[in-house]
Amino acid sequence: MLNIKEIRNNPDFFIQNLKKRNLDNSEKLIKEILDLDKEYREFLEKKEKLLSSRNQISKELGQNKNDQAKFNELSKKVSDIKKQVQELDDQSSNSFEKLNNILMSIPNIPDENIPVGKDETENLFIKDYGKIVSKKNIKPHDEIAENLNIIDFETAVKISGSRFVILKDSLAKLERALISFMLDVHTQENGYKEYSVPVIVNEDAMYGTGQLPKFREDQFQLNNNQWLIPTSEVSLTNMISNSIIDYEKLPLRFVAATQCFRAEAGAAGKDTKGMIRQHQFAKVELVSIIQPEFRLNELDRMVSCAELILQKLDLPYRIMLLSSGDMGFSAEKTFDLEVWLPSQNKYREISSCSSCGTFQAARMKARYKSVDGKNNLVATLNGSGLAVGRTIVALLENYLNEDGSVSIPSALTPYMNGLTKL
RNA sequence: GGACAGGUGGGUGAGAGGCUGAAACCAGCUGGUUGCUAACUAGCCUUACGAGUAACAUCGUAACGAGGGUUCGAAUCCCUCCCUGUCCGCCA
Repeated sequence: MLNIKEIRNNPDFFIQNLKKRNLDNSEKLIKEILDLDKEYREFLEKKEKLLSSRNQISKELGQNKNDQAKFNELSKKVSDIKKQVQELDDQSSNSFEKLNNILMSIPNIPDENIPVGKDETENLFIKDYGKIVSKKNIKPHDEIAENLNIIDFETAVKISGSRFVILKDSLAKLERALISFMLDVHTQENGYKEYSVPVIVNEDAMYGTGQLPKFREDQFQLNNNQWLIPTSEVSLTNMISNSIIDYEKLPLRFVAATQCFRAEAGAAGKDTKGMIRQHQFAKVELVSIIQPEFRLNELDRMVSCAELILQKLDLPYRIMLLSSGDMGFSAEKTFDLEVWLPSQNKYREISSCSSCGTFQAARMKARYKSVDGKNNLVATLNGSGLAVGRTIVALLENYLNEDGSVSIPSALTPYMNGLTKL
């Protein structure tokens, strides 16, 4: 959530920066915010003054219990105040609610050093890694796995619906191996602490990381007010909501592997074949909580932690710095890691690492105690390390042998019970 | 799921309509004294928002699990919900 005080002090900054995020009506939006804010504070101030006098009179009343005439007079006074307070209270909370709804629906301000652009075509190439070898037999991953009889889309459709998949035998094992492998690398080499977290969260958590209120239709909602997480970023980051962390405890680095759930509304016709875009998929997620001044270094660090997985798996990839128009709602700066998919002859996103600055922390009231004893908002970062489903896709296609089998990269063999091929 | 008991500051824990933003103790912080690795002592020690300030200070309002209600006045009384504990049932 953007800081209302900062908007008050420098509205133009926000107008210009929101334009970078394709919010063309930002002047109107900021004006509306400032008006509501002013209105709210006026109501609030009036109300509090009245409450103050009410409190004082109430005190006097207690001292004048025995003086009937005075008691009645003062009682009447307070009753009058009460009515006015009621009205002002309605007005102020009405303004506040409107203000808050708008603020909660506005995306984060992009970092000043990222490319300004409309969409993904203006993302900036940072680097690539690994050789793309031209191969004779190139097949899409779903065909490869079907030929090996280790994947079953039809049965998944029967029991669940479209965009679900069943992995079988060695491929199911591969998923499990990948999860263990990634968790081991992040906990043993990258300094993250492993968690096993709920995949069902309450509405506050979904607001905290920014899935709500704007992206309701992308989520799976359970009855009550509970939601299936679209990423374990939600569970991990919200662990620190409404808390004040000691300075010396920072940074916190969390990693978790969970199933993730996405409604994929609005993705009709996109990646309908195969397991690139599913309603449910496994993902290993990295989250860092850190003092804001160190957040961009931490982002670079996080990217290299994700890269390490790809390097150990020896998969060709490239890194893109997202343009302002292509970033997620909560992000101020995002690097995408894209893995090479031979069948599509292009790179596809396999990890997205973002700094959210204090944007999420403001929503979830996550603070740290600074050296001089002040409570400041923390910065939050998250990144995939990696999306397991898409890693499977990449392995199937990049490790396909001429006989139709698929080799297992050596980094994974310790996790595959001696199996070296699918 | 049922019955009972609870939910108060960093922790323990009092308070049972106005004297309580909250006793006492512990921890922590700042100083004083003695000296030696501890004792004594004075003070400070929740948060959010608003006003105010160059920044402090200061002032106001609110918060005792959450949300409503009763009352001139609620941590305290009433209702709903959430959570924790214990016992029972069910269950991986």
